[in-house]
Formats: sequence, structure tokens, C-alpha cells
Amino acid sequence: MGIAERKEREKEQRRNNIIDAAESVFFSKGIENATMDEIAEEAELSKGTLYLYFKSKEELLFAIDLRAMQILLTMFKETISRKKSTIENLIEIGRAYVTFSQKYEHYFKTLLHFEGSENFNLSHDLYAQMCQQGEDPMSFLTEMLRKGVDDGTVRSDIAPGVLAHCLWSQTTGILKLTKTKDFHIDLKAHSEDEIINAHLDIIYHGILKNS
Amino acid sequence: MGIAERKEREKEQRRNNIIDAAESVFFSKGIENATMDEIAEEAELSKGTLYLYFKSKEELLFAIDLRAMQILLTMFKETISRKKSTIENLIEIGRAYVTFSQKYEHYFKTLLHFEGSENFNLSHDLYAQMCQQGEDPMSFLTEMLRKGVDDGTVRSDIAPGVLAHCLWSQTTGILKLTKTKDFHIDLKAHSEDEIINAHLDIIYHGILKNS
DNA sequence: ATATTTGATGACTATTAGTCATAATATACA
DNA sequence: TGTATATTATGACTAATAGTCATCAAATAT
Repeated sequence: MGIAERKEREKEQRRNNIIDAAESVFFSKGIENATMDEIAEEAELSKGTLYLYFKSKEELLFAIDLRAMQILLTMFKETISRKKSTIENLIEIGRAYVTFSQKYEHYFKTLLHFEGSENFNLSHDLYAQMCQQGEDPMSFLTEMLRKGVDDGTVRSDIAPGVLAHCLWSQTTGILKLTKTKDFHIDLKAHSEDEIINAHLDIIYHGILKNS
Repeated sequence: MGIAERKEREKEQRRNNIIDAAESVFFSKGIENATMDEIAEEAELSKGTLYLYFKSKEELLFAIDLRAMQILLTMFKETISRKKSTIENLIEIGRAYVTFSQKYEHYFKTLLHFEGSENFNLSHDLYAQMCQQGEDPMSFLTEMLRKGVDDGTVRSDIAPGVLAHCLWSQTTGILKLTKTKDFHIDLKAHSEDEIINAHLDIIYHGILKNS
């Protein structure tokens, strides 16, 4: 039955159009100030239709979050190289995350919106699926750390999954607070780059084998 | 003129009563779900009156944030001891932050609400004052790091202010994501304590002089 | 050609932050 | 003490917006 498939395709396309419109509005007006009415107008659809495709504003935002994670994972994959040592690759992954937060500032903000938020949990089918298949940034990082433990460059007294969680949270924390670094007076004299390099160096020494 | 002073006192007291009521509502219903009407009812005042004392819901929340910072700073001060080395004291400060996030879970959440949020900036008089006097947790941490640099236990290639910002952001990141650690499958097998200890150990090695 | 299913609409409801004209109370002053 | 002034409190009202649902339109099946 070709009609069912075509309809499926059209549905998927409409869904993506809505996400595109949402991105455009969320990213230009800011997540808080964007309204469903504006998104509907941008998508050239009525508001009711948005709710046929997404349960809520939050769900719609989460669709953007998934796009963000896809992009980040791709960047992680592209940044590593067999010519480099595992530990070098790990630092490169860290740098890729930094680059992502700068190049895709809005996607990064969307990630932040969910990380650690009360709304965030594994109940999202698509996210759970992503993680189960190991096709998410955290799993990728965990694998690289495991490799480092195996080849003896990364400390082995902390489980790779825990290490990954630490590095991820620490780096996210830095990127988040550095974006609004005005929050403390003592930092006025230091550049974002200086702070980020300091951070990467701290965790580099923190995860090394014989440190 | 004693009347003016009494009025000043009464005003201050009413202000504090409102903050108390707000705390009670924010903490029981959650920050998002708390309404100004409920807070007014809890304070036994009309909603309009709240707005005589606070410009907005955010301002009211920020008053709670200041209380949180006071408590945290006090905990920092109480935890350090002249019997311990600087580096030991630094770890104790880290642990105090962890304890704070557990013992005063709601105050911690309030801190998180502001850190890195777009609404947060130095324009808040009270906060700016706090920082200028060095009477805030970050300044305290910075001082301890400076001491560590001076006595040669802490690495000197990163400015104490930057180091403090890193440790603060990293630890906040960990505490935040660990609160919702369900967010990744690989972590199911590990306890919060294990993750936090791993983090503290990583940054310990990261800030040591000759590592 | 008609019936049925699927998809789209936008007026409507409910919720809630913030306002403002009015009222109550306290203070100053004669 | 009694009246004028200043301060403080009130709650009905507005505006904004997320989400709903009865109704309509279009595509598909028969």
C-alpha cells in the first residue's frame, strides 16, 4: 500500500516543518518568550495543528534537543582520529563540546534547558532508544574513556561511566556559567578561552593514570 | 525620631514574612508551580501588597537566593580549620557544598535557578554588595585557593579567581546532573556518593601543584 | 457518487503575573 | 481632640498565553 507510506512521509515532513518553525522562533525570541501562536504562524499552520504533532511546548522543544544531540554526536565522531592517542582524543572531544557550544549556541542552550531539569527523564522514547543504542554523546565519551583505561593512559579506579558523567557535568557546568561569567566580579579580567583552557587542563590532570 | 525607625523595622519584618511565605510555597509546590496568589494567602496579605515589597516573582525568588548564599557561606566558614592543610580545607569546602546541596535541597535548587540563567546579573544591588565585600561563597573559595598557591600546594599557572570559577562551575554541574542522574542508563549501577567522590578526586588531582 | 476516515482550524477556556483606582490606617499638625 | 496628609493595603481587573474541542475540509475507500 503506497498511500500509507506516502502519508507517513508527509506526516514526518510536516513534523519537521513544525520543528523548523519552532527552532526559528525559539532561537530568535528566546525559549521563554516564544509563543505557540508565533510558531504556528511561522509554520503557516493553526495552533491546534501543532498539538496534533506535539503534546506540549516542552515536547516540541525536546525535538530540538534531539537534533542538538545528533549534531554534537556527529562532531564527536568527526573530531577523533586514529593518529592521536586516546588521551589526546579525549581532550579533542572536550574541545568539540566547547566548539559546539559556541558554533551552535542556540542548540547548546536547548541542551542546557533539559540537562538537570525536572522535566527531563528517560521516559522519552526517542531519547531512551538513542541511549540504548549507544548513539548519544555520553555513550561515545564513555567508550573513549574505556579505551583509555584499557591502554593504560586513563585512571582505572573510577568506572568509565562515572568518569564520563563527571567530565560531562563538569564541562557543561563550565560552559554554562562561563556564558554568563559576568556573575562574578573577580572574573572580569579573564577571557572565556582562558577559563575553558584552565578547565580542560584541570580535568586532563584529573583523569590521567599516574597523577 | 523613633517612629521612622520603628516603621523601618516593621517594613523589614513584613518583607521577611513575605520571604518566609514565599519559601514555604516555592519549596512545597516547586518553583514553577508556585503562584503569587498562594504566596499572598500564605503571608495573609493581598497579592497587591507583595508587589509593594518585590518587583516581581523573580525578585522574590532572588531574595531566597540571597538567603541560600548566606547559609552556604556560613557553612564554608565553619568547615575550615587551622589544623588542616590548605588543600585539605579546599576539599572540605567542596564537601560542604555537597552537604549543602543535600541538607538544603530547596535552597540549592534556588541557587541553580539563578546560576547561568539569563535573568542573573550583577545589577542586583544586594548581590553586588555581597561580592564587593568578598562576603560570598566564590570569594571565599578564591581566597583559600590563593592561600594554597602561596604555600605551594596549589598549582600557580592558573589565576586563583579562574580556578575558583572552574571548581565552582564543575561542582555545581556535578551536583545538578547528579540530582537527576537517571538521565543516563550507564549510571543506574552507581550511587550518588560514588559519583561525587569521583568528582572531588578528579578536581583534587587537577589543582595540585606538581601533578 | 457517496460514506468514512484522517487531518486542520480557530474560537474558546483556564491560569496566572502584574496593575491600579479605591479604601483603610497611621501620623502630623492645629 | 479633630482634621488634613501621608503611608500602606486591597482585590477586582487586564493582558498574555498554553492547551482544548466542536466543527469543518480534504483525502481515501467502497
